[in-house]
Amino acid sequence: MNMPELSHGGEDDAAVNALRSAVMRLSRRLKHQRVDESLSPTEMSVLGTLARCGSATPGELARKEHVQPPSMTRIVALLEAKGLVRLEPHPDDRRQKVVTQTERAESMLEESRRKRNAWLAELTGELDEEEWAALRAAAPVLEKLAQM
Amino acid sequence: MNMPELSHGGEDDAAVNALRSAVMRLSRRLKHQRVDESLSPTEMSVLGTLARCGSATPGELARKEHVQPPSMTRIVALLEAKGLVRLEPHPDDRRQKVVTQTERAESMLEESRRKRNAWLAELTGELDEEEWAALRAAAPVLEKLAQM
DNA sequence: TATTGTTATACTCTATAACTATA
DNA sequence: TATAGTTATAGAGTATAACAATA
Repeated sequence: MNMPELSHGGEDDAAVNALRSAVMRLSRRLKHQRVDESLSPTEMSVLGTLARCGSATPGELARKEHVQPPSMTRIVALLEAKGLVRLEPHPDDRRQKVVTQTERAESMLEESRRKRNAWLAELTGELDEEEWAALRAAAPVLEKLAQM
Repeated sequence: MNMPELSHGGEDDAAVNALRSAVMRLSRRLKHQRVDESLSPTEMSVLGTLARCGSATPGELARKEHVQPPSMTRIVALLEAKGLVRLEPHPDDRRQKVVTQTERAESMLEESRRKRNAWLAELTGELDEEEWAALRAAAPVLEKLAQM
């Protein structure tokens, strides 16, 4: 029996608060762990989206990143200039274009992921076994939350 | 086999990776839950720091927020114009100033905290008991990580 | 001389409005 | 007409360089 849809109980407010503040502060620290200083957060995010989706049109990317179309035009142009994406004509609609990531982008993303994970692993290495187990158990739940 | 004090094991890399990506995505969503659209993330952060530390000089704030001194000059001026901080002369050093938050800032921060918590509580309310227990157990560990 | 904070100025990222080409 | 993308332009936020006042 799990309560309507809202909160779990009164004393859980503290847990929610702790969770929120920890997530915000951790994310700030993670954000500074950039691989390539010349890549903005949105550029990184676009590459991540392309890595998941394979390819997309500028319009789709703008909607996914919650950015206006003209901003995406600029971002895609910068990524193309850096050799990280390729632009091709859309097969069915000559107004659209198709953006695809290059191999260079793939290896760069992989290095980025490695660096950030290494930093986080260094931190988690200083936790005791019980704390680490709690984190491991929570990771999938956090992922679920993030995509809800 | 290397591992001095570092990571826990090979398969834990996946957990670290999941943790990192979940934290980043959750934080992006939390960031959009702003109380006052007229307050930038850094302004919010400065108010948060003042709430914790009581008061600070512009230089201290710049170092804590990882922002250059001229940027903090501007931020503090904006906060003062909005009636959220007060500037006073430093008692011992006439070069420095002391920045303190006003009561208006306190109540605004409280409202902000409430809003974000409500949003997060709505999400966590859809978790089952086991998932929620995992999160509750991990919250203090995440806090510890964030301040390491 | 070194340090704290400020002013002047430029750069980056994003937005809105107006335009072009295609559907 | 409606839609995809672009160009032109403006605004917010931060940085660097040069400067003022105080230590």
